[in-house]
Amino acid sequence: MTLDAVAREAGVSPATASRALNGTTRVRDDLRTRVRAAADLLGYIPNAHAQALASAEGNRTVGLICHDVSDPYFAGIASGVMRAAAEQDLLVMLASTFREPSREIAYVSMLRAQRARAILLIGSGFQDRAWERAMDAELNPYVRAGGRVAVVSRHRSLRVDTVQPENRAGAAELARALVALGHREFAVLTGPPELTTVADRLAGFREGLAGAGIGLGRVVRGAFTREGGHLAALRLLAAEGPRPTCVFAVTDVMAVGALAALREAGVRVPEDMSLAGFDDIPLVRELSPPLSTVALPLTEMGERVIALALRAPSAAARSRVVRIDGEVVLRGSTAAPPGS
Amino acid sequence: MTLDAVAREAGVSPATASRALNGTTRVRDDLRTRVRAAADLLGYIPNAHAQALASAEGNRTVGLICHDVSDPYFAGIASGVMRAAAEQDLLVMLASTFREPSREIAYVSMLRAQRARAILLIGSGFQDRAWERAMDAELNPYVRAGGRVAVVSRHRSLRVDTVQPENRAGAAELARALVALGHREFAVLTGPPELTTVADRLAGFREGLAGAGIGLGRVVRGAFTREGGHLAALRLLAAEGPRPTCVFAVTDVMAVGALAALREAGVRVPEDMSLAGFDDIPLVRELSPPLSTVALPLTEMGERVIALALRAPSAAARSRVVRIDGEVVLRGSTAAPPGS
DNA sequence: CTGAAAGCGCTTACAG
DNA sequence: CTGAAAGCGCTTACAG
Repeated sequence: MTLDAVAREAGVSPATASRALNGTTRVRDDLRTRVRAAADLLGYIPNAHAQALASAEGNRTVGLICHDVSDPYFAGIASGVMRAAAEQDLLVMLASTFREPSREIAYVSMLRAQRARAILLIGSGFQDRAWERAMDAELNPYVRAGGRVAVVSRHRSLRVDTVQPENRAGAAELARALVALGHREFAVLTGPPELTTVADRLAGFREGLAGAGIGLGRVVRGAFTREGGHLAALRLLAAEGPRPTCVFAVTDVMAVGALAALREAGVRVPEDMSLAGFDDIPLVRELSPPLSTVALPLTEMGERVIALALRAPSAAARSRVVRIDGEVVLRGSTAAPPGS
Repeated sequence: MTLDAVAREAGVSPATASRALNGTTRVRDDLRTRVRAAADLLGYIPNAHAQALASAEGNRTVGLICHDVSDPYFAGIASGVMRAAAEQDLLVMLASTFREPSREIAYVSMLRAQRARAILLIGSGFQDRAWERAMDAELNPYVRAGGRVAVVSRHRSLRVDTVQPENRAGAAELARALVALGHREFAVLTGPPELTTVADRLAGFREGLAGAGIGLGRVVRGAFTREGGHLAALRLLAAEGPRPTCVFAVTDVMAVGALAALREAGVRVPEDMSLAGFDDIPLVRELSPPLSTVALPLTEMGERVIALALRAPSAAARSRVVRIDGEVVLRGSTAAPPGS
């Protein structure tokens, strides 16, 4: 079914049929009605590709690139993006990079080919010069050609609109709250240091402790996954020397793994050791004990980032930054240190 | 950057440039090299819309419609789809219907407009004549026009390729395992009865119990969400009469809510009451106690459904069905009934 | 193997 | 308000 067929059926020109269907220009009422009826009758569905090609408007798709949809953190943000997109009749093309930088760049390229109206990059970037250069090389021409880009949790790359969780401040505040609980001996379970999010949270936590004259303690690195947290916690327990009374995992996903590891090792949380995460993904409330964490409004962040991208570019070519405060929420997984 | 510009730069015709870039036809080596170089130089990215319009091949996008990406069940399946799609350089357009039937139909229509190569429908359909008719009206022309459709957990609608979890058999087997544990008094927390998945699991569970001469017990209906399970469990506890010794929630997501409700009410699981779910979403392993359930290979199901859609249509116009067995896995949330 | 030309299905100045 | 025509950026028979 093409527009031409509809036009013929309605006895008008294709131009009129187009205008009647899109409501762009005034069309005589009876013609409009006839065209609509013809379209219905024929089950006409406009070819979005032809529309995108012919019109200046661009098409109604938005690209969303994240590391992994099955990670609750990204799922939460993606959900916010989808909700907002649905309200504006936008279709979302979702790509999972599975944490491969090269795949991320490939996706941006595909999204450019699709002439996506906007590209959303979710999740910490890689602090890697080569990658940054390649990414800029993709994004810059896209933006110059009128594409819109917005990111979550990603600084330095490009000057694009950004939703930036206050990772540093949040981690610092968490540290202070933990110190207030009485802890003095800490350890941190961290992810790949080249991720800016990791660096920020680590720095913030260090900063918060430093305010009380306390050092960071042992830092164990693991993958940015449940398994990574599990393994890191095991390594921590296996280490020589006195055990910390409190462990901070830089993401809830890692904290979940850590909690399991502690349980397996017979370490009671919080009696023997306190544990806290970051993000407040929904599942941490279901754990026993429920996890203390720094809560981020994930769905809202998704809504914000797409809003940012879709809003007219700021007059000044400066990029906008929406800062998102994390809220420390202490739950059952943290308590005063043993013997206090 | 258009193909024409590349062709000019390389000093060949657009036709040759196209062929050189796509490798469809033999092109003299030196020309191919020149075209490639020109494309690189200019940062050429083909316009996917123009390609889709001009070529018979159709475009490289696949539509995936689910109820809610932030639900771990769908996230798991979606993840499998994305992984498989990535391997074939396909882009996935993901839509969340947020459980609104009309939105689902609207999305199919948008996906048709995009001329998506395939449309994947994930999750139980609605047993609603009007909706089914409308859906068929969208899908039929799409399929006739060469579109491919495959679904997960959805029978009756259309004759399309299907990945069908053995809900009924799985629930029945779970019932038997629970009976073997010693339970005689059951209750079920169920979702909207118009969802086929609910009906099947309920029927299977009933069937399994019937084999031991046991009745289904109280059936409490709730929304298909964590909150729905929470509320349903509360309602169950508030009900008159003797309490069941074992509760089956038709999905893990509901079971998670139920577990929280039981905990809040001071009902110990499994000492006072056993609890089991269905699906084996990743988080249930993290709970204390970890949830007994019927495990479904979610990621694999995602891979299967896209494979089904992409495979050449079966010669016989019959639709193919891939049956997925659920595996009963008993974990800490189920035990012998109290006083046994 | 290569190029000129038609065509994919729409939109949108440009006349009228 | 309406229509004829050009054009969006590609692909692909059709000749050569």
